[in-house]
Amino acid sequence: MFNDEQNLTEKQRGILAAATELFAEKGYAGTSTSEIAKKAGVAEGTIFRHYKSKKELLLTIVSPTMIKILGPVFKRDFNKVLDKEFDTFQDFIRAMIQNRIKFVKNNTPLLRILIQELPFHEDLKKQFIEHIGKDVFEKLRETVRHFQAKGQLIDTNPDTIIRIVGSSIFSYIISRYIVIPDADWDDEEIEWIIEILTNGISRKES
Amino acid sequence: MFNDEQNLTEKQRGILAAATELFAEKGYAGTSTSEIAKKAGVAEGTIFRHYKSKKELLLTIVSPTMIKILGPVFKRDFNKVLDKEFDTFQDFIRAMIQNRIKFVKNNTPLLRILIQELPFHEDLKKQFIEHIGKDVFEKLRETVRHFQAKGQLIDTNPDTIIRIVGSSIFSYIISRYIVIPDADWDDEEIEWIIEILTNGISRKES
Amino acid sequence: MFNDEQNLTEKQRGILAAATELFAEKGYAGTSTSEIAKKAGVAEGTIFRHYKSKKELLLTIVSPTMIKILGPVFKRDFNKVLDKEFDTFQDFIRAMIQNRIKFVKNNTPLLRILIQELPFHEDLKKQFIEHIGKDVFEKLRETVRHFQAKGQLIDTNPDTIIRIVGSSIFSYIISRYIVIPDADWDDEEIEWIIEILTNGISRKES
Amino acid sequence: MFNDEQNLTEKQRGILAAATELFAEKGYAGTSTSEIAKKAGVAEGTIFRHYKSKKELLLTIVSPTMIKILGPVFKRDFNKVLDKEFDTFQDFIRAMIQNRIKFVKNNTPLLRILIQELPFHEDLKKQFIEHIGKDVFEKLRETVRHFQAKGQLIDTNPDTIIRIVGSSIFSYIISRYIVIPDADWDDEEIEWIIEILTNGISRKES
DNA sequence: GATGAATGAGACTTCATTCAT
DNA sequence: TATGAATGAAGTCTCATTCAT
Repeated sequence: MFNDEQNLTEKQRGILAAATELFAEKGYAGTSTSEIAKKAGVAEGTIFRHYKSKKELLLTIVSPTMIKILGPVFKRDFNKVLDKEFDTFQDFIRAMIQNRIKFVKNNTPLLRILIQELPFHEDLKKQFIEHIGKDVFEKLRETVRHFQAKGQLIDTNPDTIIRIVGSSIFSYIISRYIVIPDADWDDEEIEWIIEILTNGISRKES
Repeated sequence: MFNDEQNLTEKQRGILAAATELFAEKGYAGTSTSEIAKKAGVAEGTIFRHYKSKKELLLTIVSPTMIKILGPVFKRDFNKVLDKEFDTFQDFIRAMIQNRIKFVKNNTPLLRILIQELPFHEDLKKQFIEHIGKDVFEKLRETVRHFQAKGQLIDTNPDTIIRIVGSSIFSYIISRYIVIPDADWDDEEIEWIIEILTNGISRKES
Repeated sequence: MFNDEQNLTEKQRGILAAATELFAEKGYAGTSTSEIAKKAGVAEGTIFRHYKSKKELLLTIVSPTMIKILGPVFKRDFNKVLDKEFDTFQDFIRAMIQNRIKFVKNNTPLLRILIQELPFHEDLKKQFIEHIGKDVFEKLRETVRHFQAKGQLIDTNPDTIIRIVGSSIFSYIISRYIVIPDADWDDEEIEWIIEILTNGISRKES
Repeated sequence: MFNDEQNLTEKQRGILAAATELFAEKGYAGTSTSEIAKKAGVAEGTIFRHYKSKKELLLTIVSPTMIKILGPVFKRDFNKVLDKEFDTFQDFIRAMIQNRIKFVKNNTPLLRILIQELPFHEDLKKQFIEHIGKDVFEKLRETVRHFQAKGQLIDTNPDTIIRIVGSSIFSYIISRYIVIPDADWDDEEIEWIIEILTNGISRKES
C-alpha cells in the first residue's frame, strides 16, 4: 500500500503498514505504539524518530492518503466517464460500482480508519470535504447533467439523483466489504441494484 | 434522554447522560472515567458503584438503544400495519422513514456511539445481530412478500429489495442526521427517494 | 465461637464470625469490609458503627481471644497436670496432644489469623508473648521439673526439653490441621510420636 | 541476595531487593507497588516493564527460593552422601541442620514471605508441593531406609520418622531464626536435639 | 441503631514519549 | 540512525470510611 511512496525507508514503510492495519482493527485510541513497533519489527523509539507523535502517525496515514490515493483514482474514473466512454447511465454506474469495489477491496484498512476517525478529528473532516467532497461532487453533477441531456435520466435536481444513487451504492459497498465482510451475499445483486435504480421496484403492467 | 427511565437515582442519570455525551463526542476509548465523573458532578468511585466497569457503562447505554432501533415500527400488531394502515408499499416506506427520522433525531448521540463502537466490540456486534438482524429482517421479509403477493412489487428475492431499499433509506438518514448534521438539504427529497425507488431513475417515454 | 460472649448483639456476633472466617481464608489485607458485610448480612456502615476501623475489628477478634479463650484452656490443662493426675510424662503428653488437637480443631480460623497476622502487628506479638508465652512456659517448666524429680526425664535444662517436645507436637498439629488440612495421615502416628520422644529413634540392641 | 543472578540490570536487582524486603516486612497484600518503586529508587512504571504484574513479581522472588529450600543437600551425588560422608544417621542430621541453618540465615526474608503467602496462593502451594513435597520427600525416604537397613534406626514406617524428625528440626529452625529471631538461645541445643531424637527423653537406668 | 449511596485516596497498570548508549 | 530501558502522567478500578436518611 505504501510501496509506491518514494523517499520512505524500509522501516518507515513497515511502521506505516503496521499502524494502518492495527488502527483499522482496533481503532486509533485502542492501539498502542508498542503494538505497532512489535508488528513493524522495530524498536518503540524508532517510531518517534520518524513521527513526532502517535497523532502525527495517524495523520500521515490518513491525510495524504485521501489526497494522493483516493483523489487520483476518483479522478481517473471520472475522466473516463467524461470522455464519454459510456453510452448509458447504467453502464456508467456498473463501471463505477466495479471500480469502487476494487478500490475498497484494496484499501479496506485505510477506509476503516477513515470512517472511524473522521468524526473525532475536525481537521481530517475538513480536509476530506475539501479534497474529495467538492471536487468529486462537481464532476458527478456534470455526469448526471450529461445523461439528462441525452434524455436518459429524469429531470430532477442532479444532486438528488447523485445522493440517492450514490448512497445506495456507497452503503451497499461499505456494508458489503467493510462493516460485515463475512456476510455471504449473491454477486449478481449488483445487476439488481442497477435494475432497480433504473426502473424502480414497482411492478409494471405488461 | 434518561428521564423516562424509572428506578434510576439522580446520580445515575447524570452519569449516563455525561457518558453518552462524551462517548459520542470523543469515542469510548478516547473518554476517561474521570472526565465522565467530572462532567456528571460525582466522584469517580461513584461510577463504579453503579457500573462494574467502563465497558458495562457502555453496554448499559447502548444495549437498549439497539433494541429500539427498528423495534417500534414492528412492536405494534404487525398485521394491522400491513393490512389496514398501508395500502401501498410506498405508504409503508414513507411511514417508516418518518418514524425513523424522528427516532434518529431523538437519539443522535446514542446512535453515534453505536456506529463508532460496533466494529471494536465483538459482544456488541453479536447483540446487534441478535436483536436487529434476525428479528427485524424476518419481519421485513414478510412485509415485502405481502406486497409482492398484492402485485405491487417486482418478483425478486425479497432480501435484495430489502437491502437496496433499506440501505438507501438507512444511509440517507444516517448521513443526513448523524454524519453531516449541518448540511442543508431539501426536505421534499424524501418524496424523491420514494419516487425513485418506485419508478427508477430512467426516463420513461410517454 | 462468639456465642458465649455476653453483651453482643446478634449483628455484632455475625460480623465477628464473618470477619474471622474471611480473615482466616484470605488474610486480613486480602479481605474487604464489603465482603464481611455481605457475609454477615449487614450493611457496610453497620460494621463501622460497632468497630471504629477494620484494624479494630481484627484486634477485637484476635486480642481477647488469646486472653479469654486460649488462656483458660491452657490453664485448665496444667492444673490437671499439676494435680498429679498423670503418672508418667507420656500420659501427660498424650493428654496434652489430644487436648490441643481438639482445641485446634475448634479454633482453626482463629489460629490461622493469629499465625498469619502476628508477624505484621507488633502490638499483637507483644500481647501474645505476655499472656501466653510467659504464663504457660512457666507452668510447663514446673511440669518438666516435676517429672525430672520423679526420675522419669533426663536431667537437662527443662527449657530444652520443652522446646523440643513442644515444637515437635506444635509443628505436628499445626501442619496436620491448619497448614495442610487435606493431607491423609495415619492416626496412630500420635503414639509413635510419643514413643520416639520417649525412647528416641535409634535401635536398641536386645 | 540477588547479586549472584546474572543478566539482571541494576534496576531489576533493586526492584527485587526492595520488594523482598517489603513483602517480608508487611506482607504481599500489605505492600503497594508504589512503595516498592520508591524504595528501589525507580519509577513505578519501571516495575511493570520487568514484571507483568505484582503477582509475577512475587513469583519471581519466591519460586527459586522454593527450589533451593531443601535442594542443596541432595543436589550432590546422593549415594556419596549416604555411603561415604555419613556413618551414622546422627551425622546426617547434624549436617543437614547445619546446612539448613546457614540457608535460613541467608534467606530469612525470602522464607518469611514464603511462609506468609503460601496459604493465600493456590498456585504457590501447588508449585511448592511439586518441587519440595514429592522430590525431596522421596529422597528422604531412601535415606531413612538406608539407615534402617544398617540397623541404626527403628523399623517404623519411614514417613513417620521423617515427619517427626523433620518437623522437630524444621520448627526449631523456623522459630529460632524467623519467627522469634531475637530470642536468646543456647547454641549447643542442637546437640541436645540430636541426642533426644536419638535416645528419647526418658531416663535410662544404668 | 441501621442503612447503603457516596466519597476520595490510593491501588495496580498502561502507554506515549524521552534519552543514553 | 536505531535501540529499548526508563519515565511519570494518566487510566481503570477498589476500598475503608462517612453521613444523610
